[in-house]
Parts: sequence; C-alpha cells; structure tokens
Amino acid sequence: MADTGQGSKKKRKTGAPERMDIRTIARFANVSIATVSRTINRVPTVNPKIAKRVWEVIEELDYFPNTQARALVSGRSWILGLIVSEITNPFFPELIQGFEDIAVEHGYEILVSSTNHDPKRMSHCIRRMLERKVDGVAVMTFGIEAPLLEQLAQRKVPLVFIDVGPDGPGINVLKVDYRHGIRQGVQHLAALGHRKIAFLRGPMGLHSAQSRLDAFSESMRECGITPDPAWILQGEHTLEGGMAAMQQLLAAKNMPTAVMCSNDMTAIGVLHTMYRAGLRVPDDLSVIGFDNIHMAEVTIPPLTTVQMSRFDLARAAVTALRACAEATEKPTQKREYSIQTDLVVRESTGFPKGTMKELRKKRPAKK
Amino acid sequence: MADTGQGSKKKRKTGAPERMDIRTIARFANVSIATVSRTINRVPTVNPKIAKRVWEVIEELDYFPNTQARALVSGRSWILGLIVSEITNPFFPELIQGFEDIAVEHGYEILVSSTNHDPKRMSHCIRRMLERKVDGVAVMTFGIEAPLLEQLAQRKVPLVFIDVGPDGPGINVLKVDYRHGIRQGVQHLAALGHRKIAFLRGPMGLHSAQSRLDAFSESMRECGITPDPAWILQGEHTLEGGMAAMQQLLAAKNMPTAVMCSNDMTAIGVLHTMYRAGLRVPDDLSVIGFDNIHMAEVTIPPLTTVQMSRFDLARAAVTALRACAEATEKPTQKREYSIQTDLVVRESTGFPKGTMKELRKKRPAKK
DNA sequence: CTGAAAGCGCTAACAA
DNA sequence: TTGTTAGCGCTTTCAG
Repeated sequence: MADTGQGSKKKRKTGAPERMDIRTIARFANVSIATVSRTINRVPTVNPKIAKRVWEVIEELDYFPNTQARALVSGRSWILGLIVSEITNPFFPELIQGFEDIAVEHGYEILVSSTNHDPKRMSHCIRRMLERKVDGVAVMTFGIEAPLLEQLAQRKVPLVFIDVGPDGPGINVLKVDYRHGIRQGVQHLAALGHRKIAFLRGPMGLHSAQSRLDAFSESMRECGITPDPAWILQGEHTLEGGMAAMQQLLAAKNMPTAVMCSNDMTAIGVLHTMYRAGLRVPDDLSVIGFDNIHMAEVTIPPLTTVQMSRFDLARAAVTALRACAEATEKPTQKREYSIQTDLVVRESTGFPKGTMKELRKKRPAKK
Repeated sequence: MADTGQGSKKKRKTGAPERMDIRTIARFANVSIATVSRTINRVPTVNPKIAKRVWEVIEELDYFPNTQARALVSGRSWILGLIVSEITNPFFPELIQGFEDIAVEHGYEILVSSTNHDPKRMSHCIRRMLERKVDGVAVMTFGIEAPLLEQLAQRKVPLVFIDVGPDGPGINVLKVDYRHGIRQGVQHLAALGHRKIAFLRGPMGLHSAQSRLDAFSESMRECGITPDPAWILQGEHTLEGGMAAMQQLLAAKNMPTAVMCSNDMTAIGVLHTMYRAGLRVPDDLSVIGFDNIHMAEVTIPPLTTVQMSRFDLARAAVTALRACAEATEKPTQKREYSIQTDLVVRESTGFPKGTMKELRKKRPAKK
C-alpha cells in the first residue's frame, strides 16, 4: 500500500531481500536516487557526509549498479573490443593479458575475438562488437580488409590499428618499428658471416607481414647483400607453414645458411623440420624468429628472435582508445604511438657451416 | 507537431539519418514497435506478410537491436563468462577458441578472464562478471577456493566447473576421466620396462592437479609399482616449474628413467632442462605430458602426452550453461558431462636406458 | 494478430 | 546541494 506502486510482480515474502537497485539504496540512506547516482559517479557536489552514508549502505547491502541500465542511458558501455588474428598463436594471449589488465584497471571490460584470418569471421566479429556498443575496438590483426574496416569506421567507433589504417577522426595507428629489430637481426647474421639468408614471410595481404619483409630486404641491402627471391617463402605465421617452407628449402639444390622468420611459430616449425631432417641448428642453419614469445626461451635450441613488447602494444592500444572514448568534444590532436623492436640473441644463430669453423663457439653444457 | 512528443534533443536536419531504433523500423514498416519486436524475436503469431515487410525494412536500414536495452528489460545479457587460470598456457586459448565458437553459434557473447591463480584476481573477475549480469559462468581453472565460489553461487548464476564443485541448483560439474589417459600412460611406460617413474604434479590446492596425481599413483600400483614420494615433485604447470623440478631430479643421486608431467608446459620445461644437461630424450629419460597442446607435435622430440579435448570441454560447458540459463522453470534434471582422456604416443618415450638396448627402436629420419 | 502503455535501472536536465 | 522527472531502446502484459 505504502508502496510506490511498482508492480510486485513476483512473490514478496516478509524479509525477503527485495530488488537490489538504486532505489533501495536511496530508501535506506534516506536520500533520492539522484543523490545515490551522483555519489556513485563521484560527482563532487555531493555533501561528503551524505556521500559517506550512501557508501555505507552500498557496502552494507553489497549493491552494485546495473551496467546495462547505465550503458543504455549514458550511451557508453565501458567495453573495449579486441580483435586478434589467432588466439592460438602464443603471441596473442600475451597481448590479450596485457590488454585486459590495463583495460580493467581503467574500468573497462573487454570483448575478445579471434578471426583466424577469415574475413567472414572478422566481419561477424565487428558486427558483434557494434551490437554490444563497444566504446572502441583494437584491431590487432596486423592487417585488415578495407571493406570491413569501413563497416567499423562508418559507425564512428574509436579504432586503433597496428601499422596501417585509414585516416579519420577517432582512428589511431600504432606504428611498429620493425626495421630496428630486423636490421639488428640481419646485421647479427651478417656479422657471423652469413650471406645466404632466406626469409619466411607471413601471409600475403597481411600488412605487417609485408612490412617485416620490406624491413628484411632493406636491411639486407644495407649490408651489401642482394636478397634472393628464391629464398623468400611463405611461412604463413604458423607452425605448419614454417615446416612446409623449410622442407621446400631443404629440397632445393641451393641451401641458405640462415633463415629469418616472420614470427616465432614459423621459426619453431623450422627448428622442428631441421630436427626431422637430422640437421642441427645453428650448426647447419641459423634461425631467427620474431615476437619473442615466452616459449622461445625453451625451444631447442633457444631461439634468437626479435622482441616486440606486447605490453607496450596493449598499453598503447588502450590508451589511444580511451583518449578517443573519453574525449570531451575536442578532437584531441592525434598522438603518435610507436612500438620498438629489438633483437634478443639466444642460441639458434651461429657461424655459417664450414666457415671459420675453428672459431665455432663451444656451447656451455649448463645454464 | 504530429510528433509523439519525444524530445527533439539534438539537431533534426532534413533527411539526416535519424536515430536508428525500433521506432524507426516501426514507422517505415507501418506497424507498431511491438510488432517489430515480435518479428525480431520470431514470435510465431506474427503475420508472415507483415514480418516479411519488417525484415525488409530492417535489412534496408541495416538495423540491429540495442543489446543493452534488450538485456535491461529481459534480464538476460546473453553473455557467458569464462574464467581460466592462465591465458598464456596454450591449453587455454585452444579452449577459449572452442568456447567462443560454440557460444557465438548460440547467440552468446563471451567474457574471458584470466586469474593467474591469484585469488584476488579471481574474486575481482567474479565481481566483474556479476556486474555485467552474465547468464552463466564457466570456471575452467581446475580448482577454485570455496569462498569465491560462494560469491558466485549466492547470486544464483548458472555455473559450470571442472572436476569438482559444490552441489546446488544451476551448478554443473564436468567430470574429466583423468584415470583413463594417465593409466594408459603409466602402462605404456611400464610396458617399455620403466619402473622408476617420477611425477611432476601441478600446483598444490588445484583439485585437478591432485586428481591427476591420484590417477598416477593408482595406475602405478595397478602395474605393481609403488610410487616413490621422492619422485613426486612440483611442476607448477609452468615451463619454469618443469625446468626447476627436472633440475632437482638431475641433482638427486637416484634418477628415474621416466617422468610424467601434470601438463605439457611442464613437460616442455623438462625437455629443455634435459637438453641443457646434454642428456637425451627418450634415450636418457622418457617424458610424458598432459593436455596435448598443439605445440606438443613439434617439440624436440615430439611429446608423448595425454590428450584432453578442449573442444569437448568447451562444448560441454556451453551446453550445461545454456541448459540452465534457458531452462523454463523446471530445474532440469542434472545432466552428467564427462570428458575422456587418451594417450597420444609420439617420440619422447622409449626403453629405459641400458635395458634391452639391442631392441632400441631406430627413429626414422624423416616424417 | 496487433497496438498501447508500463516499466527494466539508471543518468541528466531542470527545479527547488 | 538535493530532488523530481523525463527518457535511454526494448520487451511484455493487456486490450482491442
């Protein structure tokens, strides 16, 4: 009777814990729902004494606001989307972890999707994110098709890409300096005496794969070596791709003395194929990877690879997205985010076979 | 004027694409919003002709319903939570992938969180899921602390656990038959002539880790071998844990001839430590893993391991959650979900050193 | 079979 | 500084 008239739709047992909403808090704290809302949102004009009382009730009743309602009215979901190529490539979980940590730290939830390089899936992904009204999307696929991209851009969701992306308001691009790490890799190889260096590239059409290859070719020329097109093969960024490419190399008459891979998975595939062939790394072939996934420390032998910080990548992505999402009108001047790469030398690289054999480094038996 | 009276809050330029909501669709299709809603939700009583018209308008305008609003009123978010221990252990991404695929297939979005075995994180995770009003949570951590669990259970969210969990309505447990695969592993080892078999267990307190160890001990006894407590070490389910444990084993006077690991990461750590020590697998030590992650195919040597299907796990989890979430009142009789495990023999296992040397299998040089 | 209208829980004007 | 109130976009009785 004294009820405000809201439908007592369900049972209403005595003492039964009633619907936990902002109204309940308001009633218990003897204030209006507006005040509760303001308290929760830390609007500074709330009387501290009252705020304290409200917080106490909130604690007491273990209340938390309904995200859906909040999102509905405010237009912000506090969800950030993250699209990756393949969650099963260890590079990405490490990235996702960082992204989650940083996003959560700032009050966001994340929606992760793996496209497996399938445009259909990618499209579906984007659609799902749009439906969930994400406040921004990080497209960490190292490449994306133009049409899909438009699908996103047109809805004017803040976006962040790696390497390349269209220009526009709310669109950010994280520039990765592949050159630095890859050049170090090539120079490292050259310094050891390698001239016959193959490159196992990533998928065609992937922008980052192309960038890595370009960085390789250029670095080679810097070192006075002309890259041989016959030694540029498809590694597909997968274990299987690496194995297949290495088999091709093995089958050819002219073998390189070193191979650089577009990512660590490919390199691990190479290592395995060498093992299968009864050949030794680095004695018979030097191998360099790219990414420096955790596993690279324990491959046999441990992998020399180019490190790209997933944490930096994650942080830059979240930062960029937040900057857009939380921008107060002003189209903040676009910040440049740049990610460094660096060579990590382990034990999969050595002198080319037959040369300077006398100098060949003895590997210590124990760590 | 003829307007329904809704605030024309913002600009209203002629021809400017107006707010895309259910009302717009209703207007274009000349029906009420209720009819549009029914059409979208495929309520069978809608006149097919009208439905068709509505769908056309929807297509035309590329409309999709606002998930937040829908969730707010219906009380269902169509989001499933997935809590895993460590996303950086390759077992989990493979699981997540399956979970995502199956969930999306049924119209759900997923919220993944990685706890890193940290109870604080786990608690925070659960809180976040509750706040987002998930329709169910799959706790795939292979172990969980009781208090946290209550936090979830009390909110009566449908839950699914692995191995063990509290009893209650809406709480499901996926039973994994560790015994089968592990017994096969022990028998395989025993058949090769091993009697000195170590076990590298997972984290203390992790229920599944205990189950795996129990299965091991029991299988050993079945084979007439008494497991030696000195050979049961902590592998922690990590690369580093595996390496450390193996080093301990190496330092001890009495070496086992084989070691079973509680997961593949541990086994890979073992492989690496053996390599570091200049010892060979399986010649000097046989190694068996658990999980059969993709990478296990390309370790050096390829890992003999116990396979547990992440896909089955994922499917069972989603199925169980859906059954609860979509249950129409009736507390559906609890279904039993059971997951099989099986040994996959590769090349990390062989005859124990010194015995039956003459029989030692020649490994083919090529695949 | 269809439409009108009452909210879902919350935020944000606008008043007081 | 606080309260009142009008929606956010949708589902769902309840009439027609």
